[in-house]
Amino acid sequence: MPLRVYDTLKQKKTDFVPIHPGKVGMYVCGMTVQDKPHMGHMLAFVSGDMIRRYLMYLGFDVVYVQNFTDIDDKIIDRATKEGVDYRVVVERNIEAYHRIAREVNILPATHYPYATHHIPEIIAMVETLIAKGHAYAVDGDVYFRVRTKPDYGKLSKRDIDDLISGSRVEVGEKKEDPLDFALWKASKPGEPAWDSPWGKGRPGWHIECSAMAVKILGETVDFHGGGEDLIFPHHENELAQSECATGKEFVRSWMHNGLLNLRGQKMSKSTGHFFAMEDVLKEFRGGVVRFYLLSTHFRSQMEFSRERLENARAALERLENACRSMDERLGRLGSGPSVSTPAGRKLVEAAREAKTRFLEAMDDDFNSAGAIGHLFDLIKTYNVLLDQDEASVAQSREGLEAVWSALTEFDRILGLFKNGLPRTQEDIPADVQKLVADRNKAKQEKNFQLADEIRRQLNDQGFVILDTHSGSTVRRR
RNA sequence: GGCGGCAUAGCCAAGUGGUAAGGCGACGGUCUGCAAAACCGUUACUCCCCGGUUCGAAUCCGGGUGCCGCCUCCA
Repeated sequence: MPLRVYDTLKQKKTDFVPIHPGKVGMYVCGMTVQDKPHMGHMLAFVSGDMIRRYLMYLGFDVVYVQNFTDIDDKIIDRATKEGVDYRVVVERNIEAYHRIAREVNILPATHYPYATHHIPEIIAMVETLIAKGHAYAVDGDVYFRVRTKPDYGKLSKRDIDDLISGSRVEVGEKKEDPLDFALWKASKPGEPAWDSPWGKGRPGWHIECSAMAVKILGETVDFHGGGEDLIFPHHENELAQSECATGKEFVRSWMHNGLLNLRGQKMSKSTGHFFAMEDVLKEFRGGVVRFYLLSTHFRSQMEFSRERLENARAALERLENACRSMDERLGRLGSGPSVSTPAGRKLVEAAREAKTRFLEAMDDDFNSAGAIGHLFDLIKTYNVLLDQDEASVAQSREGLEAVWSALTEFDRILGLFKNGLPRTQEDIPADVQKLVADRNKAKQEKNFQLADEIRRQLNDQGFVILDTHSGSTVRRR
């Protein structure tokens, strides 16, 4: 089955055909780094990462670009307020982004272009647009002449004449038409500025993405993604500029994720209505956050709440427990010959089936939520077989390995675990192991008071006791 | 007002024509010195409402109702 991808512009799913066979160019709009990353950003970046991982899984050579817009009015405002250079604000937030991205296991992008590092490319594109009559300079500003792009509005499905009533002209702007938007803005004294043919200034908001995408990925890119709130005006303008500058189709498939709501309202930096990622991560591991974000289709709008993260944590633990259970049994089997057992054969079949369904779901517009459902089908089959005939499962290395390897593949795509599937062999400190041994002894001697005391002690150190037939083991909480 | 989207069990959530995945929770059970954990089982005769198309619809069409997003800060 071919990979089907929904495109915001065409408003339908189509079979994915790469521009260059075997290769995919993907551009995801990153942050304007005026503030710290929040959960809403993570929805966009984790979705993009999952998509990228799947494309890689399918064997594509993926060039993944995620920009940092490191100059704009809000950044300047923030720096002024703090009395620091704008770069201080920028670097702090970029560093925070990378720290959090590692925590939620987002693969590093192939390129992280910064707007301020591409001023020559931006100026060149603006000059091209002026030369072609799509843009004009006025008193150090340069504006894009929207009326010269007949299909302007095609991405956001807006009618150019309806937009006029809603458009604004800021004081001091000298646009020919209220719809026109800035490609280059003259700077005021004291503001960060770059030399240009139009005098000192800085790039307008949308142009950096056009210039950097074209430079790194070429005039037409396979995928361009970001939050739904970027469709208008950001992506609409990006599209207009790029296509006018190059004369080529800019993007094959636009992919927009639904927005993350908090108490029914969109999370947003400007309103302060958001959960900062660093706070969320104090309470929930990156894997939990990731599981939560991937358990709904990325185009759907999602609601954020502690309860939902707790739900995700419980679900993820179910998966982790099954992994540990398999790992333990595989460990006991050692490297002896595999015995073919009824349960083992069922596991092999179940793993094959789960893999087929998992990939089908992923092929259908990267439906990670559906795929996760099929993953849990496999977990359930494993647990049921274990419950029905433990010996038959435990003797079948073939069956255990089939399931293990299917889960490993799934996680290459989902990226839930930074260090591979959870295993039983954890590094338990010697003093903790000693306490476990002491407690086992106490239990044997029916000294339950001491046993309970040790359990409390271990709990305080962050370990939970797992009592089984074959003695007690311990695990990090 | 214009445009886009959504409505599936207590909660979350897949499913776009063939008779309701999965997760959480709850309840019952297994195990256990107790507990925790873990595991098993049960948990939507039905998919917001009303019509229509069809042998057959959660899925398609028409009309309602409700909710959300965008309409130049935003992932």
